[in-house]
Amino acid sequence: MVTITDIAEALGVTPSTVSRALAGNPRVSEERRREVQQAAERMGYERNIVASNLRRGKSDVVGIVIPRINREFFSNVISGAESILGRAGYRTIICQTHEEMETERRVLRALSRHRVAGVLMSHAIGSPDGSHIIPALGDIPLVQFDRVFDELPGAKVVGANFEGSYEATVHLIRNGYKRIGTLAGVMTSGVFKDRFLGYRKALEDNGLPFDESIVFPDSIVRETGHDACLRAIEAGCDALYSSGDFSALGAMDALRERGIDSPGQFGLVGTANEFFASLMTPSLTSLDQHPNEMGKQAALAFLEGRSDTTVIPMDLKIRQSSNRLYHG
Amino acid sequence: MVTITDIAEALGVTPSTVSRALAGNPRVSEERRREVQQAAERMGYERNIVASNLRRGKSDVVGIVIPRINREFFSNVISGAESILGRAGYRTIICQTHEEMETERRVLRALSRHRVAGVLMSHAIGSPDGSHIIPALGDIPLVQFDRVFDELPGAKVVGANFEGSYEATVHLIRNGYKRIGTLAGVMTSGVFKDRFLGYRKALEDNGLPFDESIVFPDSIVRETGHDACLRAIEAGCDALYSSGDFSALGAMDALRERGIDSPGQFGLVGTANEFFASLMTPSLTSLDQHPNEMGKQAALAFLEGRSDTTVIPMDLKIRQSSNRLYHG
DNA sequence: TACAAATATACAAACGATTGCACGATTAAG
DNA sequence: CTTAATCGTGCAATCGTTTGTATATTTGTA
Repeated sequence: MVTITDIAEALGVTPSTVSRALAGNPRVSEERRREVQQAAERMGYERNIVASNLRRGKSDVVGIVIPRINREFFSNVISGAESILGRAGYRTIICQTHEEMETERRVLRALSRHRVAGVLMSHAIGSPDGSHIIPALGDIPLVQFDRVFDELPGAKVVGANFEGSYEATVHLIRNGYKRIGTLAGVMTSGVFKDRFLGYRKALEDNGLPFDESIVFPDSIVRETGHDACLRAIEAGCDALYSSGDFSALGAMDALRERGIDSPGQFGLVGTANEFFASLMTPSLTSLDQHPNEMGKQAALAFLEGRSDTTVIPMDLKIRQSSNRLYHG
Repeated sequence: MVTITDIAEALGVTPSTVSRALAGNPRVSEERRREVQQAAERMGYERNIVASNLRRGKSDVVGIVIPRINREFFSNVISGAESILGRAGYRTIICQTHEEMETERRVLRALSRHRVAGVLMSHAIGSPDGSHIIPALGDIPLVQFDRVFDELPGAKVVGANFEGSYEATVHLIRNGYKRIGTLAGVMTSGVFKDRFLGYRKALEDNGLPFDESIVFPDSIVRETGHDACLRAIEAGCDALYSSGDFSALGAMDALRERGIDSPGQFGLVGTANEFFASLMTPSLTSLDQHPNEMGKQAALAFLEGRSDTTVIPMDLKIRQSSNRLYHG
């Protein structure tokens, strides 16, 4: 590959002049700048960013660490973040943790070795706390989004989980459901905890008893959602607020198996508003988290060097699975 | 950040010794190696991969260039590729082109400046040919997958598009559909051309007339699929083979609008087997492209420095939307 | 005891770009 | 005509690692 030294030799000048010419430094004459730029073009020169970054002690890549990429939510966060970062001249390197803490630690160390300019991350379910993160990252700026550890320093971008699940639960209550359970996540994670707390508060505020036996923790994939829903049915539930869409999908599988009509006999609200939610029959009411906006905010928090917490409101997309009032 | 020089000073040795010790070079004594490793651990040292790569003239990152990330197909290709590349010590930097040639050229040049070890790519619809690719990439190894330009050198990994669409069309014929149209893509792309050719061949081989007026090119998103389907209905079609799932989804929207029953009155087969295909009502028959496998093969082709073409068979997932025989 | 071989480490030059400082040439000011 | 300011360029160090070669120490052998 062509280097500035090659160009310098071809023109009989020194690499420093070439470097300055290409950087548009006013200390090199207009005439020479043109000469250098033409030669660079002609010889097919592309600046070696790796060398440039090393010398300048900078980096133009930011790491994005997520559980997995083939989730509507995460891939849209990435898109949002990328659109902002790309405009600011940054590249993104994307790492999946597959929900495992060990993998998370590994990719964080890899990013640290790459001396990335920053890391945007949503932690794995398998990480009970954030104690492994700072040791792995060193002093690289960290922005957490969606799933955040409150105890860690740095910027955070979160959905209004409490308010969202509160609204979702109130919506179920308004639709006349009386015994509403919840498919919860792991309580070590703030996101899932808040979604649970919003659900509970909504029950309390509306005079419905809170019953621990119809809280099903650790139910956020299709299978566990299915199994938990069966148990919810046994326990006499007539509705579920689910902390995820995949578990809501599993719940719908269970309802279909048992021949239970939704929304008629059973109400269901999911979270994330995955693309498939609108396509199911009945279509699934779900809380939209504005992933694109979340990605943008995370990117901005990094670019601006902030370390505050941004809250993104959630949007209840009312569809058939919960809408008994208009469905009959 | 801690450097080998810091460690060297702390121990009163030279950076070269530290470097060798950490690399497990036999020229440094066992005793010293342990000493260095402990110091590195204690001081929180992480090797600067950027500097290391520069010096060694290598890179441990490969670029993946795709139209967009929030497609089941592409995110699964990424997962597959990443699993192979990660095991081989590579990181991946992912770039979206949003189907635009200009963006494609831009990201390729960025990857070239980063001196990535290789690029796995599926080109944008907006790229009429591959003439911009080599100039942007220089001599960086290129592996094309799914959407490939035959005229470019280097390895290619493609789905068995011709055979797949042939099988899909035959399946529709077997189910008694008589006037089968197709939602096609842009014909400048081999993928879409092959899908079209397989469709046509299946008609010819089974004594059905080929009718150009029910070929709807450039219909691969939901809206265009919807519009094309309306025109197909006008033209008296009773089935469509769609080159994509999103356009098939749009077609299903159109059928629902018009109150046309599928599969009873209208057969529909999509391509890509997106997650939502199995969740719709009626569920959508679709050609699975084994994206994960395609990603793995692309990664392997890169790792092994191949430049041949690998064909991944496609799998017809028969569901309700086309299955009149068993549906009634 | 002397010399060769082996061992462990240091020295210094790279990789490709950037940048503070110095230098010669030109121009301006006194 | 001298002195200073300005301009364009070159020199050389640097970013953090790696690695070929040199050097000092130890060990073994005759």
